Amino acid sequence: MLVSPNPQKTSVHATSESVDDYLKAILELGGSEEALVTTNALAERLGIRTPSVTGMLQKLSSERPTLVHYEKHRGVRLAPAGKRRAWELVRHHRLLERFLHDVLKYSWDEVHEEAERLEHFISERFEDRVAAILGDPEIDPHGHVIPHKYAQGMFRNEVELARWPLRTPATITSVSDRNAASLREIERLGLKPGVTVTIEDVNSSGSLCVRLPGQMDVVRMNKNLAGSIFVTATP
Amino acid sequence: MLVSPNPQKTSVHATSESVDDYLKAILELGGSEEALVTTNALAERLGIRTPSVTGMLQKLSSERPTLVHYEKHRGVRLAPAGKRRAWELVRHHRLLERFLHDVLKYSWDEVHEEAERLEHFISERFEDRVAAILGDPEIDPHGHVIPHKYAQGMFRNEVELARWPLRTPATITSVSDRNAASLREIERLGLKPGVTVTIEDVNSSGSLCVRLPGQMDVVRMNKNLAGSIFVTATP
DNA sequence: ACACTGAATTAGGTTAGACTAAAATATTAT
DNA sequence: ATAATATTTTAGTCTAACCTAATTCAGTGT
Ligand SMILES: [Mn+2]
Ligand SMILES: [Mn+2]
Ligand SMILES: [Mn+2]
Ligand SMILES: [Mn+2]
Repeated sequence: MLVSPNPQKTSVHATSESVDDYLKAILELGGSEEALVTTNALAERLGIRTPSVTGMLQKLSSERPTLVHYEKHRGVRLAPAGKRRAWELVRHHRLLERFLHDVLKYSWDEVHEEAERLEHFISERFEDRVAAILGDPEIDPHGHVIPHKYAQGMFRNEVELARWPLRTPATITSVSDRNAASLREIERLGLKPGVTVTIEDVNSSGSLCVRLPGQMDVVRMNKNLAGSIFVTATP
Repeated sequence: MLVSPNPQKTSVHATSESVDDYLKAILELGGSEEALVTTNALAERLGIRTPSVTGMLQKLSSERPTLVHYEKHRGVRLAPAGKRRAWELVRHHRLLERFLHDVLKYSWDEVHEEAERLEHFISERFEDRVAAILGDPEIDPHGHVIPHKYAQGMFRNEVELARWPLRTPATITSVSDRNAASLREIERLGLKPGVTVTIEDVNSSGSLCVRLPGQMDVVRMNKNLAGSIFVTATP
């Protein structure tokens, strides 16, 4: 008996974990302007070598219907099918983070790694049920917007705290989830999304003095940490 | 910068999804006596060809520390490390089924497929937190015993309803989770684990007439369905 | 003891996705 | 405009896990 693959399953998830990772990286590196993403940037982000990236982009861009548009020596951007899958993965990731945090009591520095793995493997049903028991949450534990189902997500207008002007109040919109140690440090300093901060001073090596509302003393943080905190103008 | 793999992660989950599937199949086909499992039986169960099985068994049995003991032309059985991983997968699977059913409101014919996929990818933390919010459940939705963490599981003393003697009350201990359509039929007939049944009659083609307590009429089921219901003597 | 048959293994091939080393191309600096 | 440098691609390998076709082996019946 030949086992014929479930066509539903195949159509829902025709992409491998590896292809998924490329698509999500292209989405995130391309940003809101959907800029061409370079081979180098992808290799760096994915932790693999550039020839592997070139090979994958050639393969992906030669398949029909194609997931990406690739221009040799120039870069790659998502085609419609690739963009759909990438945003779906972002939704899976952020819903999973919310779920792991709220239901399974993970701390906010623990959720990313698990979500990064599971986002590839959950079914549509799992996604829908998790969204339902959470009451269709809008925001993940790090302040990132959870895109709606089947919808293209949006990039928030936010900028690294490291590039915010001095003495101008800013509200934290999100923090990068990619480094657990940074997250623990950020939490220790009381810098959750929603908190308003003012940069008092930047010293020569780039480290910041930041004032929080209703706090006596300012907090100090290095450039690196200030690069993983994102803010907008306080309304 | 070379990315060195997280040693914890590696030691916890050094097995691929494919190897996982072999280990679980060897566990289940070997049964409580840990009988040698044949190449054919594995190929059949896993839906792959026999030469692929031979190749995998040769590879697995030549690695140190070995997951399986393989005797050419005779069969394969689990080595200690393989048995540990296989029981861990069984625990993951059954906990996930319980979780999907109780928390995410999956029906009992929907849980198996999702658990079969996710069992390979959840972390120890996920396993522990799910067990905690469920209150360390003992039994999965199909009546299977959930093994304790790090513990070797047990095979229950149960037998297919299809081989139970006539007119002797039997209590359903579990039902096979591998066929969703059968599960829906079993549910329709009111045959949950815990229910006591008596076989009134077996007709020539092997189909059964089964009486349930406190029910007027008997239910009819074919041989196939009676082979996916497991029972023990009613105390 | 020997032929038959079914099960298992060997031999050789494919695909996905990674790697290194070398070559080609693009960008930047003189 | 040309040379130096950085980026990208090509060429050739490797491993995991599957496949088909051909061969070998083990158990059975005469
Ligand atoms: Mn989805
Ligand atoms: Mn996040
Ligand atoms: Mn585990
Ligand atoms: Mn089950």
